[in-house]
Amino acid sequence: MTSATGQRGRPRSEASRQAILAATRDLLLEGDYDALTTAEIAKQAGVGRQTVYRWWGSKAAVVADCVVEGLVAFPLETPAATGDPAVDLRVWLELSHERLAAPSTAPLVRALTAAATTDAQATERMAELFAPVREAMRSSLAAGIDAGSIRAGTHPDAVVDLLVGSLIYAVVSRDASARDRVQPALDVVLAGIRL
Amino acid sequence: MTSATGQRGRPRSEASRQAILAATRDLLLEGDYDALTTAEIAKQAGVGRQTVYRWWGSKAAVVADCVVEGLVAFPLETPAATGDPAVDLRVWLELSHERLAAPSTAPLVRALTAAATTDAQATERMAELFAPVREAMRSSLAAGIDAGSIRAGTHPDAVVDLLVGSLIYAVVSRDASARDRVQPALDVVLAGIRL
Amino acid sequence: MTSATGQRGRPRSEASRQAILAATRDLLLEGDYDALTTAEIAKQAGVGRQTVYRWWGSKAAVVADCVVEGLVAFPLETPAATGDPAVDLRVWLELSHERLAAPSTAPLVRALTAAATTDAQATERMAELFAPVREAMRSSLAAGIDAGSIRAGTHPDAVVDLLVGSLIYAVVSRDASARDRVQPALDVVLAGIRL
Amino acid sequence: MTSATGQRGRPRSEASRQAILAATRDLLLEGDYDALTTAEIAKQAGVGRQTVYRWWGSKAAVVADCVVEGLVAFPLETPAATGDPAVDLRVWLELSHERLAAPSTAPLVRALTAAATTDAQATERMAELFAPVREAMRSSLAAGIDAGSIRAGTHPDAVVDLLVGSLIYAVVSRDASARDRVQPALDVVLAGIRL
DNA sequence: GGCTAAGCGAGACGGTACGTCGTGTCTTAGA
DNA sequence: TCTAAGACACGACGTACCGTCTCGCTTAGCC
Repeated sequence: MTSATGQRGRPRSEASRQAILAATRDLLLEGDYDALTTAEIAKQAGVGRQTVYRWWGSKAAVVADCVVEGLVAFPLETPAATGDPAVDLRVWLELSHERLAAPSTAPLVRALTAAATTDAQATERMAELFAPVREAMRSSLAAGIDAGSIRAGTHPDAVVDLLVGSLIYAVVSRDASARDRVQPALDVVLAGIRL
Repeated sequence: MTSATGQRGRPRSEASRQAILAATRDLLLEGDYDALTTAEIAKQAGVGRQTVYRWWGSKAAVVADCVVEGLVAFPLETPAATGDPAVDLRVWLELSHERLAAPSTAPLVRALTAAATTDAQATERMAELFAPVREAMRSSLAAGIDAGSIRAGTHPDAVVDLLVGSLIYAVVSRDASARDRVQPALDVVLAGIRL
Repeated sequence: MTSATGQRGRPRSEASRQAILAATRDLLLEGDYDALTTAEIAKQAGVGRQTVYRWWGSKAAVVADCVVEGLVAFPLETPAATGDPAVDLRVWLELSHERLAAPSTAPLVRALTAAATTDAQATERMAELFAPVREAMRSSLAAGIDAGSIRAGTHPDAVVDLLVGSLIYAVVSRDASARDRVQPALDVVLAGIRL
Repeated sequence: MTSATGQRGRPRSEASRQAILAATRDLLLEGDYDALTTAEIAKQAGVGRQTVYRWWGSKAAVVADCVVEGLVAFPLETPAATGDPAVDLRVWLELSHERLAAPSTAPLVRALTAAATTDAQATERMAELFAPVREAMRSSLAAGIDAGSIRAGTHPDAVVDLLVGSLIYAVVSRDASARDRVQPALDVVLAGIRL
């Protein structure tokens, strides 16, 4: 009996897949999202151009996957739930801002944002990316409410919207001075959710 | 005495300029930022393709100008300074969100965002766009502090970052549910700045 | 043993090449050399515009190739070497003039001439085109000299210059009356080379 | 006193007209016919671009006029009629070839030829250019026939076709070796028309 | 070991948009 | 009303990318 599920032919090269994602990341560090080309990706990855399309089907999809894969070590940490949300948020936001706005990652964020404006798949990936943050925020705030430090009824996703939104806005707008407004902004939010 | 420095040659056609911006707006309402082409803009505007490049130099620049010009009636109102910042902010944010997320304007916002990730000129325009908002926020909060309703030391730009960031993030991510989080988010911010 | 130097990648499409040359010929029959556009060539050939540039690099080069290729059945016969150069030349010139000046080929000749004034590659092609004529003329005259009918020392290329030059001049200048001067001109040349 | 028939407004500037022709000539000495642009002509002539079109209407027309005007001293001499056509032709052809093929004038000849392939006006100008040559040839040959040195019935225009054709062909094809074939070619023609 | 099948690097294919350039017309201010 | 200047609508140019296709070759599972 012939195997039912056994794939025939040469198996896909995981090495090629990794190389493509790595090349995409490297190229995004050098240029804009739309200065990125599949030809360059393929060349830098030492891969045929068709191989890119075999796996992803579009430039935006590669970028989105590239970010999500963790291959780029996308530095959006999830807040811890230490019981004190004030600490959780401060640690998380500080870290996230530092990393997202870093010269080596800001281009990736901008690329993902650009991809998300056009490509539905990229938009979804972006949402997936923040899902764990939303979840962690829920836990952290719940712990805070239990501990009596956070006002009951605080909407965790609203807090995420505010902080993540301002984060991305700062990166996209390339506003260097936004760095100095992270603390004040967080202060406002913390004051707003404190009991 | 007649001007010695009078401009020579045929003057720039204001009609063409308007037509180009209007065509850009109309086309963005129909499709994505990168489905937009200079050829289509020129054709729809009844203008030569060179005329676009003569004055803007790139698609991104046209889009940015298109938004900023007010020709598109960009619906980002500036907060009033009624003396009660809580009212100012609520009115402004409600209005802004409603308009930015409207089907007829969301594509423009996404296009501007996409343009800003690539084009420095567009990025700058984006900043210009929010400058009046920042200024009005300063006035409003100052009035609130004077009236004793707002905590002294509140950083107006941090508040703008939070609210504008979350606004844009909602529009770019096409997250319909974000609409329901506008009120909770604002509640957090208002609670955070209240004395 | 398999070839080590086997070509890689998709091979060039001979069909496209033929289609481009055929389209060029057809379009030249309808209009002037500079009414010809690469876009029209590509469209009529059912080919991408880049494919034209991949192989030729310019309109002039395509035209030159088109003529030389024989795809256009360029009707410049080579003189035979019957032993009687008078007959050889008369037959050849009569035939050549008839064909070059024909409504279906004159535009091609004019186009090649126009191309040659600008494009070095086209100029070279033009020379290649007449190389066999020069060679045949050499044989024919040599046979005539052996047979004692032609003056020794007659310069074959000079004869070609005279006849080919007047041929092309007639076609380029669109001088219909030039047709009637072919015989008299040939009579002069024949009388000039006869022993 | 105001003229009755006098044209109104500023009279046309003959200086501008001359400057345009001179600029055209100078530019053609530097580059190909289709590297020539009206903008460059106007700039070099210190003239508005419209002024070119007011007088000529097209680039080809300017080139043709430029040649015919004698402004460029198009060096196609007319054969003298000394009574000995052999001398007449040799002097004329030698001089004409030397001048037409000179580095400073060959581009003009190529330009005129290129213009003639497309522009009817230029074609006609080209014919006009050779009309005096044809006329002089008629006189010279008639004198030769009278003197008994030339065969009666020799067709003057056929002779012109042969010599002018080979001249232009040599220039267009940029064939340097053609220089060495002028004498042999003329020898053939002279032998062909001698009684 | 031979066969079949799929992935591989390479690169040409048909398309489409780009940004530049040139043409011929039109519109200013000034002579 | 002609001039120089220069913007205008139009459209061809040559380049760059896209996503697909077609080569010869490689790498696997199955007979």
